[in-house]
Amino acid sequence: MSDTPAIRMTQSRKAILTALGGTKAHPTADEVYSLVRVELPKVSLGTVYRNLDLLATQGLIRTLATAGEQRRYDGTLEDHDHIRCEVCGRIDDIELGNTERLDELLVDDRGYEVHGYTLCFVGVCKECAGNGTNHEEKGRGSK
Amino acid sequence: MSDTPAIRMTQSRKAILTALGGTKAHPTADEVYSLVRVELPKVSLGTVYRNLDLLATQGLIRTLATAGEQRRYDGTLEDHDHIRCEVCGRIDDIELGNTERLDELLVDDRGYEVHGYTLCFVGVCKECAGNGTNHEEKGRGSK
DNA sequence: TACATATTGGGAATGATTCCTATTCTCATT
DNA sequence: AATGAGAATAGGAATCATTCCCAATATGTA
Repeated sequence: MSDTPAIRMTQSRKAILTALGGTKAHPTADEVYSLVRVELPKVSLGTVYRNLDLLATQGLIRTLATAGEQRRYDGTLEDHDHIRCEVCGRIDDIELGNTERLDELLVDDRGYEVHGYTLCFVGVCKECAGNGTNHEEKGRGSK
Repeated sequence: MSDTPAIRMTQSRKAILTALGGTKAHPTADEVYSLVRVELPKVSLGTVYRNLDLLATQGLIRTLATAGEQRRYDGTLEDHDHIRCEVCGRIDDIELGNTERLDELLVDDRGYEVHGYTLCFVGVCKECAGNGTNHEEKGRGSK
């Protein structure tokens, strides 16, 4: 139950992996759907959701837990953190100078079995900062 | 346009603040709705949503961006971080030993105007660890 | 090639959240 | 305390993202 059960590499799964691999953005399911439809015009949105879920479970892609409104996916498996624009919702990769383990900062783990952490900076991206008050994302607080 | 416009302190707003202040949990909107209905049986869910949003905008409560499936709210304003159970979705407060500013670790801010960050540990809470494989939350990856 | 079964398309169903509007409540001012 | 103007509310419909269902199809294996 713990080794990878070798999933079938169907056309839609290949196309989804290709789409995610070919972008530096962190697309939502419907953005992936659009990308995949260029190659596979008759793919269904349900299939995209189903496979994004499956591929994430298999560890081939990542689901971003800090997505805000809508779920976003990441084709990059290397450890890295993100920054999210409070205005338009886009997510970019960031680099941290110091790779110390944040896990070790935990004083009281509340009895949890700790698996990892999510670190996401929030701010306003260059485009939105230029546009003044063009609020597309609803005003949900950060931390 | 930048000072606080002094919102009306209506019954529902008072009740929502009281409910959030009286719990150490980080309730979802419908949990707040249940709590508020004890005092105000005829309050509507829409009102609860509207006011949770408003109170967050006013800075009187916090919205948790890392909530996972469903939005959660936090009545505590002091700076602190969270840990989320991957199985049941509950969120607890945690303490970090070292209060250094993570912001300073940012090497490349991708042109963002950085406002802050969200740090949320993920793991399995004591109850769920005891229950074995009782998965209530869908398997969304962490980082 | 043929089979057993995993996967798919398409559309309905669900769940959370937002929107709409006639009615009601707040509060600053009398 | 009464008034009035505008803010807020209840209730339910609408929206949006996501999941579910199932007959038809594609996949990997023998």
